[in-house]
Amino acid sequence: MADKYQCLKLDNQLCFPLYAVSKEIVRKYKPFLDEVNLTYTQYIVMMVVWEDEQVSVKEMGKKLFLDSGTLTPVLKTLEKKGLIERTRSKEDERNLIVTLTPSGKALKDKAVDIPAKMGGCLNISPEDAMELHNILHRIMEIL
Amino acid sequence: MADKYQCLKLDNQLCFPLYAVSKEIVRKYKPFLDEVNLTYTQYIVMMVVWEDEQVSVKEMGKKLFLDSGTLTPVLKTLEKKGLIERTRSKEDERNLIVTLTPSGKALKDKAVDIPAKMGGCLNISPEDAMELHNILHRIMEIL
DNA sequence: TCAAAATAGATTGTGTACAATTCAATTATA
DNA sequence: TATAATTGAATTGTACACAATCTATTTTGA
Repeated sequence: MADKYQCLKLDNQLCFPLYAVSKEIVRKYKPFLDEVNLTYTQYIVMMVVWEDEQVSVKEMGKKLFLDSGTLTPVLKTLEKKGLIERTRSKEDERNLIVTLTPSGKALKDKAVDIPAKMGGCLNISPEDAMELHNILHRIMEIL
Repeated sequence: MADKYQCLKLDNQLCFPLYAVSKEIVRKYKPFLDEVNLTYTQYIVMMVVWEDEQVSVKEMGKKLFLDSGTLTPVLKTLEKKGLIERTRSKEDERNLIVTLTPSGKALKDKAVDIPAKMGGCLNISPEDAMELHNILHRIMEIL
């Protein structure tokens, strides 16, 4: 008879490899992110601002799946670094609008190499990358 | 001509969906983990002890990809909860050995339902699950 | 129209993660 | 064999993550 605790083994979990791989990849990013003086969280926040130029904290939270408890301190740090500006919306004072400073815009050109460098590091086949991407999107739909 | 910043878009990243899905799944675990009064990190630590009964912090770190800076406080918490015991090895005082208490062993029977409950929540096809599992393992090899 | 509900961020408290350093125990080597 | 190098945990400091609460603003509905 099969071990009834089989399901509690790390190897048989789906969540654990996801958790582990995610952390390890973020760790792999570190040397490249160090060059632009950003943490991974700061990096993905900057990616949103690089794409949109004008984002509220609310919108950013939706895109990154992060709440204000996480974003507020990160945004304050990025503001201190001079990469973004935080201003209240004129139309609705409840909304805080994040915009890019010239310095923040300039950083985009330095950051543009990072994805390629990471790709070189990861070295997985394009088929696997595509397949993984699709599966993750499918899971995200469900969640 | 293609946008040279294309690669900096969140949607085109492989790491970000991994990071997001990983976090969201851990969040999905929460209600089930609350029932056994464990956080996700405490849960995977317990999974190692449930499997091995006798583990050093070093071995546990290798299995979970966590260092002593993370494990020490988690193990102390689990000890306070009465689920594990921490004792120095007689042969080599540098090694801290983690063992299961009766209470910790009893918890295993309550935890045995969690993976199935999570599976019901996730609702991805067995093919996707298998494929994801394989790809993640392949990536972990590379890292 | 004005008090109640809703909304957007900020704050607080707890629990990871991880780099870097420290410390004690063990092993290796000059 | 005494000292240097190594090893395994613990500690320290920084930075998330997130639940819960709080606050200020806007919107609603009696």
